[in-house]
Amino acid sequence: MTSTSTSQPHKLMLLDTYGLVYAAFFAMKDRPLTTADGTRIEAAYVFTTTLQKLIVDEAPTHVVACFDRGLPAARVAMFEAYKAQRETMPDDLRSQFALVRRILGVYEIPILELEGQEADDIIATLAAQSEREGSETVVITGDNDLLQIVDDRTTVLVRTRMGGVMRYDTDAVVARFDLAPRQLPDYRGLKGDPSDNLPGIPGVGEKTAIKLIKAAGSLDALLADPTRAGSAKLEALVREHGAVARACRDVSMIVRDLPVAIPWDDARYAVPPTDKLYALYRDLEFKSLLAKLPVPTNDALLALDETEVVRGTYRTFVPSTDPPEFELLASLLREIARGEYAGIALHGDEIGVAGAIESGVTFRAAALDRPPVAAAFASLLDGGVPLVVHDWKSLQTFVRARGFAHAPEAALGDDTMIAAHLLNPARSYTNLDDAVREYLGKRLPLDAAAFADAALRLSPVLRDHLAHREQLGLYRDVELPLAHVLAQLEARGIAVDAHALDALSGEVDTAVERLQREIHAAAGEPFNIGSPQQLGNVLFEKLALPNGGRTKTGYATGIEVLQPLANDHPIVAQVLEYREVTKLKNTYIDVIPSLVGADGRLRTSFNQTTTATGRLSSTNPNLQNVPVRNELGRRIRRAFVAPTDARVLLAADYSQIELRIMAHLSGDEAMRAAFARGDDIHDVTARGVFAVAADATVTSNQRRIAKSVNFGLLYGMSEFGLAQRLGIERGEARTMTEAYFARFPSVRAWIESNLEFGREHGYVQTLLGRRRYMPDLRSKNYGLRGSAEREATNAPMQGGAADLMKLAMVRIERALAARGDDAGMLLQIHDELIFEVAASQLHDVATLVKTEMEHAIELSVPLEVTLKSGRTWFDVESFDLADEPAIDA
DNA sequence: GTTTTCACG
DNA sequence: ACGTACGTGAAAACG
Repeated sequence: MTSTSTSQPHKLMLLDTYGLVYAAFFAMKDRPLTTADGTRIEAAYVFTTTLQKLIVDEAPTHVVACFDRGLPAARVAMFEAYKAQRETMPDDLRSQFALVRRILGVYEIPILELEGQEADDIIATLAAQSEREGSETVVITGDNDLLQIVDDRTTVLVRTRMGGVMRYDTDAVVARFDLAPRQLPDYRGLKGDPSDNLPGIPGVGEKTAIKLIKAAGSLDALLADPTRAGSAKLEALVREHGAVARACRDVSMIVRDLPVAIPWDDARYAVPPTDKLYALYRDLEFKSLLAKLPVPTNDALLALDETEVVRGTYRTFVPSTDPPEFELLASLLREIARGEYAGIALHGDEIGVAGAIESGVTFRAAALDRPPVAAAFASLLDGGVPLVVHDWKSLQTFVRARGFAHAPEAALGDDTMIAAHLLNPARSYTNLDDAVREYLGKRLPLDAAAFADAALRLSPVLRDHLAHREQLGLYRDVELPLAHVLAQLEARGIAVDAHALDALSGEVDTAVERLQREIHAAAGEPFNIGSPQQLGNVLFEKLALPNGGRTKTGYATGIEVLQPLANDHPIVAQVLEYREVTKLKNTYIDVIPSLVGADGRLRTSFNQTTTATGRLSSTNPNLQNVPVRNELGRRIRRAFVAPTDARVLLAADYSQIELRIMAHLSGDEAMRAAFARGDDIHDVTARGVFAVAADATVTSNQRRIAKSVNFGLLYGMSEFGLAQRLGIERGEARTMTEAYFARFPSVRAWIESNLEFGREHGYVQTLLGRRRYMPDLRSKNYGLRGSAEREATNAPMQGGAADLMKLAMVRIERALAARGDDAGMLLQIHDELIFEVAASQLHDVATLVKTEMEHAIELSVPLEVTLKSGRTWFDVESFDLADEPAIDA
């Protein structure tokens, strides 16, 4: 088999394995590492971390590890002394090559070696092939010998002393040596290389070698005419030692035509399975790498046998027109519906149902068109038997699409996707396969009945883990019922006035065209305003405006760069307006109408297993980021409506929920007192930070800064970050932070104790025991650790707010259902809920909503919810329950 | 597919 | 001497 298709260019990474391991070994000479039984591992460890980093940084599609194997006879024939001085490899290093081979095995990186050949020549041969096939190559090596193969498609990375790498493309080689890559063998021939026992010309070092090659053009030209050396002394040296230099050059020439080909198929890189990495790191005692893996959750993981699969006796019903077949399927489903529990899974157009471990049936969804099967399936869903599924919402969406009623909440036994995510919020577990692999240590066959069976097996295992972590309550009372609530929200959708958006689109078109004309005129040429690259060139080169730094690919043109320039040139304000208008048009105005269903309602997906903190997210479309902060944005909200005159939208917002949680968690007396009095918290903060007298007024600027300080606290910000954001001196930020903590001393103590908890336990947690694992709190890397500290500070507050809101949602949905109110929850936007309510019931429903939200969890500070209502999402206006008497319908 | 930008809390 | 505010999702450009 030769290459797979070359239509998509590959990026091939070639490892000079010996070079890398050698370099790792000698870099760690002072700090050998051993496992408990004394095995030396430091070179293998450094090799692994280097490999990981390079794979992440370079993102190769294919990786091949090349090894040296003996000395090439051809090279020794050219120059007898070649590498003759090399000492034999120390045993402590030799033993680590076995480990390196095992590591490469886990990464499934193929090894290439040829008897009597060096890795350099194999690498050069493969790079040449890759280039002929139109692919890009990056070579990782420990020394400069390979730089001669650098060209347009081949880059060489040389490992530096302190673990970094030096990247050599053609320009970098020229910058470093003032020579083209192809001239480097000549250079090495003249200069020599003690590490390979190559003498070169005595007295000729780096500078002279370069000078000689530049003067003569090449070593051959120099030898043909030694007078080109420029001085009598050099000329004599060249005459005397020229032959040696030529021999040194010849052995330095890397061969590019060995009988070897790129094993494209074997070399395709895929992230190794976590379980294999886990076993590897455990055996080699790579503790810091172990800590970075997803949290090991099951002993089964430690003993994972790759061949083990979820097995069972599964029946499959093939499509049939035979009525007795359907009767048989129906009777099986009815039998399972009478059991203690049942697993249900969807797989393509198949449904799997399992009633007991290691048994189940798979049938085509089309069979649901048969009345006996439909009736039996409906009885399975009616709540008589608890169902175990992986993703309850997707089952509900499916049954709704097939014309069945949603299963009742009583039918929801377990959702393994949600349980798995709660145990490890770093992962989404969208596929059942991920959870089965991680928590059962088995592989999952592609069969719907096996899926249902696997979910059944998974559920007690996950519950067991949850119980050990004291998270069963959070799962059973919040997350699981919330899945049911979200299914209802998604089914309801929100009414949208698509015509209003269509009209707005036409209006915006006119504005976009005008702005485009103006911007092109100001630039003096037409260009794509939407291309940050082209825009950067126009603003910062053609118009020579002061630039705001560079990104990887060009000038930064973000709003934080452009806004300060708005007064320097009229084009800047026009670009900002163009950006604002096209963003809203492309993201909302033109997209939303196409997503509205036949019933005039728009349905989003609320994702419960996406975020690291416990928040929900919304996709297809994202209704949690519908604009509000500018005029055009608010006009978009006008298209989200109550569908009839008899109905209104109700919005209920938590006020300062995260700061209240901080007040509660820290127990800070001053902060709690401020909330207890019902004070404006930013005003109180401003008084603390700026020492404003009790009878004096806080200025709007002081309040703005105080607001930033409060946000900064929620985000774990540093003084530097605050200064940066506010555009003030660091010292000034320090003074303000100190004043803040002097006023609210327990806040600082809480931040520190929360971090201490995180460092000790490896996770931080919320009010309801939701965890976020944070191994990097103990990282020695400043940046990683700092980042982890900010996340760890924020997580209890952001996640705690999510806890509160989720609990409130579950209670509100139940209460509304129990009372039979004509009201439905439509959207959740983190600290805000949107309902559609019969106008006649607004007061009652608003009362219920406010009460449930404010008392979801009793904190040591009061919670405050503000209410708004109106005919559209734009028009919602605050109201007070006291002013809004109940209207009898 | 990744990068940049920007919408929201 | 380091590099700095938390959490998301979507669109467009670009390689």
